[in-house]
Amino acid sequence: MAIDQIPIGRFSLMSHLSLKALRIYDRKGLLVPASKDRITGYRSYSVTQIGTGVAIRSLTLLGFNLDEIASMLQAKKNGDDERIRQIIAERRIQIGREIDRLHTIEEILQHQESSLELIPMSYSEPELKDISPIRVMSIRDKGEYQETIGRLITELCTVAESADSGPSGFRVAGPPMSIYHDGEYRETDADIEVAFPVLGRLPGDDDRVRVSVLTGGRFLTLLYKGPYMGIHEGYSRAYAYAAENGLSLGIPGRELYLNDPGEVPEHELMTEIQIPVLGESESR
Amino acid sequence: MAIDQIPIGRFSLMSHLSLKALRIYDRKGLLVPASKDRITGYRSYSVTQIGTGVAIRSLTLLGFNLDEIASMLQAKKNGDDERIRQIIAERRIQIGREIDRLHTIEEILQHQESSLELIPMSYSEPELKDISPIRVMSIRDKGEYQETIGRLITELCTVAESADSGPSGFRVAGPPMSIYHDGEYRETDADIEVAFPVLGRLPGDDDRVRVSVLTGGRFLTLLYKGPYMGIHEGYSRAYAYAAENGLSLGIPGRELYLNDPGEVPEHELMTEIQIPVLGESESR
DNA sequence: CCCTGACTCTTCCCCGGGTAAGACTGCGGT
DNA sequence: ACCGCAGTCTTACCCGGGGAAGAGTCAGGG
Repeated sequence: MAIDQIPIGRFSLMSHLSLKALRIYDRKGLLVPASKDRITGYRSYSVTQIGTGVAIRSLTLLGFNLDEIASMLQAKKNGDDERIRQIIAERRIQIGREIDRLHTIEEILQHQESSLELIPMSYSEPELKDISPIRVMSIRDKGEYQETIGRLITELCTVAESADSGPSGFRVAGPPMSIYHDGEYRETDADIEVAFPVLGRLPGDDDRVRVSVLTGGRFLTLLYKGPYMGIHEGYSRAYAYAAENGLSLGIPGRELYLNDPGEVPEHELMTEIQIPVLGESESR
Repeated sequence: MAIDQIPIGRFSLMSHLSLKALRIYDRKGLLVPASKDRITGYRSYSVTQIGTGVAIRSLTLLGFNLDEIASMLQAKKNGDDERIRQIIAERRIQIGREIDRLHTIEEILQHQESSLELIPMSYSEPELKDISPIRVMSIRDKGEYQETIGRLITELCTVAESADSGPSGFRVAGPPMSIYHDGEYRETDADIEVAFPVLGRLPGDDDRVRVSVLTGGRFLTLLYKGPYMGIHEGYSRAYAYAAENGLSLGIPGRELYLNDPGEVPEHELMTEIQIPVLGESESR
């Protein structure tokens, strides 16, 4: 009986998956039709596949990507509940971050009136400073801007706290800072170093944490106040100032986080931007 | 002086826009470099373009798409503040919906334990019913599933309320329902009709609202209880039942919304699914 | 028997970029 | 004058589908 030969359109109605989605799941091996006509290429699904289709539909609605869904289906088949819990936990963290981000955006949009300078912030006049070399403990890694900074700061804090109780005179001596090594701006896979100025000897030996001395010299600095989302405004002001005054700027740029995102609201965050000055041209 | 000839990498650092993004904005005409070397194709930006770059960066971070950003930049140039306010208002509505959706998902994920049947719901046994023709007022439109249903219900309510006070005996006589005319499942551009059962004559003449009689006959019905996101579970159960019992199902399928999403929490929502039965095969 | 309409097939372009590959260019140092 | 590296160019594939186009197929009715 051909009762088990469900064509794609019917299966689409059954599972609430679009034709396009079903063809993609076929190609990716997520949900391969029970049989396929060699000559016409027509797909035929079986009744037992409805369950799989429904599971996939639920999971996509919950925002898992196809790789995660494939892993979960596989784990389910193997009875590996732990793996499933893990993927779900990751998704929950991601959702939490997403909600926070949307709330920040909502707050910003709520306050504005048809101006394109939407993000409420302010910055000081750019200023040239001679900055001395600073001794720091740091971790360098690659990843997404915001997420990587947060992660590395947390990691450094852990190390710093465990070291703080030692008799070695170790002490954190300044606000956290980050250093951007890329020669261009990148949102993902950015080459970022997070550093804490320190005094004394660092006990323990975490091979990710490195103690070094940051190069001093002449920097163009600017104090930015506002949500971190708007930090690019500060950079553009600094670079515009440099262009006006014939300064040529280099890398790596640095940011000092002067207050704690956990303590003050987003729009009160203060960040000092420091960009190394390569030279001053006379022209102008 | 070549001070105004900013190469793409430098401009990327200034505006916090990635190289790829800058090239895309060039191609789409959003931010075209001030000049371009005919021979090498090298892009050169001017200092005055930093402001535009920063505006685009802010707007993308706030989640506007490139078309919206182009409109806003254009409107800004023309001093059309009203247009900007309008686009922002739309974005705020979109953000609100997005936040709601994420909260629903978060709530669902919170409750589960490594099962793939993530969405908490229940459904009655499928049942065959002979349903009489029903006189309804309805609007038919195309669009995204959830959004279209919500919109059409709102629209019908407005018409119904203004008619309710008339002396024509007009009365809404049942829960709202929707009718899916597509022969396959579609998430967007779905062909949806929303209907209210009515008694009496409908005064006024809204050319979008139509009074008609829904075909009666034999239907396979199933009562689904749970968040609307999981409604596909109900459909799959109904179709699976049909396959087991040799029923062949047709279109259009219908849904009756037995309680109000504004009054009860998502997981208490009750929906009756009705799918027309074309025939019963003896085989089995 | 064929016709027609409904269904299905594949391929290609779109979103908003990220990533990689391969080629070319500009500049600084010898 | 040449080398090498850093910067830039284009092309093309990836996500997770939506939409359209053009061609092939199936089944029912005359």
